[in-house]
Amino acid sequence: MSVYKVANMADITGLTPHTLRYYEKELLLLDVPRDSSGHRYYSEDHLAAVKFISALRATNMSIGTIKEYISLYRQGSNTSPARMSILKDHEHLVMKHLEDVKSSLKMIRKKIQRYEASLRVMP
Amino acid sequence: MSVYKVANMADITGLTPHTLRYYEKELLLLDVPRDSSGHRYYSEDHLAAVKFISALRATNMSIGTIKEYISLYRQGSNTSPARMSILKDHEHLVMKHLEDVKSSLKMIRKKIQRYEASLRVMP
DNA sequence: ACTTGACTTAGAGCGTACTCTAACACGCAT
DNA sequence: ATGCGTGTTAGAGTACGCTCTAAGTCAAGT
Repeated sequence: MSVYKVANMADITGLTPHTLRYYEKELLLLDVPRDSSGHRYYSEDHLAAVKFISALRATNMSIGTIKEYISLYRQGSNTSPARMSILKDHEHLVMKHLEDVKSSLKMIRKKIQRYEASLRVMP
Repeated sequence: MSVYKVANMADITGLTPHTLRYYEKELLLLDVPRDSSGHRYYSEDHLAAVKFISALRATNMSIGTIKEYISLYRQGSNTSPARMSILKDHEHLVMKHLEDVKSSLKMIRKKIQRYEASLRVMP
């Protein structure tokens, strides 16, 4: 298969049709064509784009920043350095986030261990 | 030092006084005493509690779940198993989240590498 | 011909976690 | 005594990212 209806995309990506249309309205998805009755159909390229957008969202990039990235993409290949810079900045934020979460997780595990110790003594 | 005013707590924890009062209103913080003019003062125990709550929030535990955890705490030491279970469930969610973020980060890094490759060839 | 189901739109509504406002109170320094 | 800084409250407002509603269109199956 190489073109998808909105429900197919939803199944594959785990997003809802509502969210896919919302992304399009917010200009995260460009040039989604329509069939004769006005229904969207998506290509493999759209699918790859949605998957990439999902990776950005899963790492908490805001819709606004993704929009900015896509807008640069739309402006042509001379914006590559700017787009790369957005991604690199984001990479650093994500690494920082991973460290934060790991250190919070350590704290939570310590607490769990204290529960385990106290329940061993006095269960 | 061993007691803190709201602004001290804010400085130490990185939260705002507004947020500290909000946490108290939401019953995440219990029994914050007041001085003669009605101003809150916090103990080391409160500080430790806020730090722990911040670790839970940093790992995206909802205010509602934290409230539930604190409510169990308030109900006495026989709720320890239930509290531990909340933390263990959360630990698994956080581990899952870390895996998700790492795999999204890999995808983002691949994209960055493609930008780097293309800018090496055609800068 | 009619129902069903999948789609369309603009725009409203929602959940979460803050974040701020407005009006007021207190204690200390000028 | 007056102003300033820091605190108090209830409740309103905000930002974000969806999520849903209502009314309608279309194509295919019975």
